[in-house]
Amino acid sequence: MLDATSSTATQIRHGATDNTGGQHDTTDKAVNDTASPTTPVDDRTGQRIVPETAHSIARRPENRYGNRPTMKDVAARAGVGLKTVSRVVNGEPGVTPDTERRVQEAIEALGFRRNDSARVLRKGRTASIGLVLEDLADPFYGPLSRAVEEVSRAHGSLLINGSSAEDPDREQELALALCARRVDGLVIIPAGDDHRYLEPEIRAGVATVFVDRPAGRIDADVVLSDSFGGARDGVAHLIAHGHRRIGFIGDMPRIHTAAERLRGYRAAMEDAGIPVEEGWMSLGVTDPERVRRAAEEMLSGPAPVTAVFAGNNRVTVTVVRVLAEHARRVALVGFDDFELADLLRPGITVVAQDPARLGRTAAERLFQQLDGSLLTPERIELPTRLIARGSGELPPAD
Amino acid sequence: MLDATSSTATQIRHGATDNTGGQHDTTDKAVNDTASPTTPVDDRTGQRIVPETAHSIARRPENRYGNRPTMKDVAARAGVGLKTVSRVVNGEPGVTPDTERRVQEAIEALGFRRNDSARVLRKGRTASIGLVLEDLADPFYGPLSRAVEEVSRAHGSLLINGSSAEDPDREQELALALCARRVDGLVIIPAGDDHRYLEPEIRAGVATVFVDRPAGRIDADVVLSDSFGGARDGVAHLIAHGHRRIGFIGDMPRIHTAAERLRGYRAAMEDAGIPVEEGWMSLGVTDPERVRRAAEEMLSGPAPVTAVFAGNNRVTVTVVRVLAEHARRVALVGFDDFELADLLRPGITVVAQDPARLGRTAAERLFQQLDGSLLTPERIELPTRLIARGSGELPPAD
DNA sequence: CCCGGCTGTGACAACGTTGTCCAGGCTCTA
DNA sequence: TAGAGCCTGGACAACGTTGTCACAGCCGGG
Repeated sequence: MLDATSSTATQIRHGATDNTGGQHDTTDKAVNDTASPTTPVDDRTGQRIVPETAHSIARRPENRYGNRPTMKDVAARAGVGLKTVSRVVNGEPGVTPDTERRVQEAIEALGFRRNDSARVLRKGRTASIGLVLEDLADPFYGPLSRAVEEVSRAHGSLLINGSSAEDPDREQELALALCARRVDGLVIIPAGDDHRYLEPEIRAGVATVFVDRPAGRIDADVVLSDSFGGARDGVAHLIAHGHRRIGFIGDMPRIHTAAERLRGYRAAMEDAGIPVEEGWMSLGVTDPERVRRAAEEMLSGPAPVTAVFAGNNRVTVTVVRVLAEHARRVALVGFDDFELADLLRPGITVVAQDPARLGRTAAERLFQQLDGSLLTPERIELPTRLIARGSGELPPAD
Repeated sequence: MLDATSSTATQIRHGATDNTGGQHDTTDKAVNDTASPTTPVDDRTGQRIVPETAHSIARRPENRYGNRPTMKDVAARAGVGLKTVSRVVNGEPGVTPDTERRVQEAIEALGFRRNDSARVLRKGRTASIGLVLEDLADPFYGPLSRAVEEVSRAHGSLLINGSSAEDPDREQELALALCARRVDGLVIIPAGDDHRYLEPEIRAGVATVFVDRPAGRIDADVVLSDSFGGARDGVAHLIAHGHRRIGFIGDMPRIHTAAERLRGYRAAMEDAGIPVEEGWMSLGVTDPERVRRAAEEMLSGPAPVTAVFAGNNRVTVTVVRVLAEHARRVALVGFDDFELADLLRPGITVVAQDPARLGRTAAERLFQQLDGSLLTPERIELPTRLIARGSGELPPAD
């Protein structure tokens, strides 16, 4: 089976130009080549005698990448003008049905496809937007990017995306590469905290929306979840169930969302009049191993915490693992929902964001910018939702 | 609870400063316009830049369609030739340090960024590849697309991607749109089963690799998981633990992977000499509700199944939910691993694919095609791995 | 009969970049 | 000091498309 498919490969790849289309192509090219009388052609006339330049070799059909028919080729084959082909391809009015048919046939026969690079160059707009996120594989960003893609698609745009891996330099590199591609707009989940590098781009008309975390040192549209309020509610939920010694495990406070969630934790504790002890908080841990150590630490000692608030889904999952091995029952509320949270025993109580809505809102805002219907940058905060599933309702076990 | 936050998004207007709007916008432009065509340099430098946000500048009508400095502008400002700027921008040799410095300063001052559309048009290669997948939000495709992105990045390419939503027409539309953008290559997770529409593109030099499912009716590189073998092993695992009445719930058999897994199921049963009853198989169900009904059906009746083999991760998750509500303990093996499968009680035994490796392999093969180092299309099958976690080792409960 | 407008078509110039090739100015050697 | 050769810089033509404009033919109304 494998051999059979392999053997036909070369025929399909390279063989097809020999008999049918090949003659036509070369004839057309020859006509085209000699048909520019305006230039004072010394090298042109000598072309047959002079040894090949790199250029002429590069122009040989078999060596040229993208040796594709152009509108000129289609026009020649259909016996019409270049612009008429353009009109047909773009569905512009003012072409006789008969002419249109001839052009369509030529397009079909040559396998022509419009070169959008050239089109972009001419028209200015690329009908594509860029998405810079942290990690394509993070389940939180899946729905978010899909939402962006859907809105994008609805506006006839393609989506180019890349991951910054939480590295500010890489974020910048990516964003600027996208700008060089002349994307119409950018949706960015920031890794860094200084985005002044985007100022020339924004000034040049690149629509820009930041999601999940705010932009740094520039004025721009931002779409966020209410991290502060969500965390405060989640911690208050634990307090309402009788907990007083509550731990907090979160990401580096230089990340805005992490800082906000920490602030929410502190606010809830303060509202309840509970002084926070230093050992209850673990900041800046991300990798599972360190989260594990941090959790075990605050669960041991003379006055261990009876509940944990986890700052994001990765932390939550690790804490769930630690608690599963733990004798005493410890309450848990996590920020971010995750699949199967309801299937665990107990189900995991979470403060849920709506990543799809984040993405949708950001993308819609982007296209509003492009419409010109948006005048002032705004900061939009989407609400979070507390989903009680059991783990957050466990009473304190002293 | 949470009514206040959950009803609407909180919108906070961010400090967008001046309202000195549009009047002198147009005046500035008028000056600029009349002076620029012949000698564009000095008035640019002399122009006073009033403190304004990047946004208010971008909103000016003449900037709306992205008017940006070009190499020509940079050249004029630096007092050098066009090509010299090009050399500096591309790091080509043959420019005096002093000249280079002048050019760099001009670039900085004007906020110039090379227009890659024009570059692409000229050079032929776009340094971007397209990824057509089924659903960006599906956790299975997260690691896959990240792997593709990483390889792509290592080769200096950007990744453009879109979701086909399992719709062949949309797949085709997307793939061809990407070709019109002149991506250098395509990684496709096929939704349809006829890809002859890609023949002109492949012939024109677009590298193409299919992942997860084979290409239809064309000869192309394919990277797959060993669905047949994996399913056979998984079902054999259940048989080895004493099961004979084993159910199978999978996707539509028109999807290649689904058909292969069904075939694996049948093979394992046949190897064990167990005749398969019609009611044990449920094909073509995807949405949770129908999976649920199918599962409940085969778990009821006079001779219910004692074990279920689930054809993909979405099915597995739904079956887990059904079994959780079920009195009798039913064994389960699922195709595809998923996060937290180990945390459930019992842990879910799965036949794991390696989506990241699928993506990486496909992307590497793509760039090999682009190097010219690949001549013949191949079909690569990656092995699966059975991970026993408990649910697949439950004995039959009759 | 002419005139003005309308319709279908095509020639041509941009869009911003890079490859090619040539022109000066320089250094180095005889 | 002149010729050869190198280094730097710039003019120009592509790349494939679309916007502008002009032109030819045709119509109906005066």
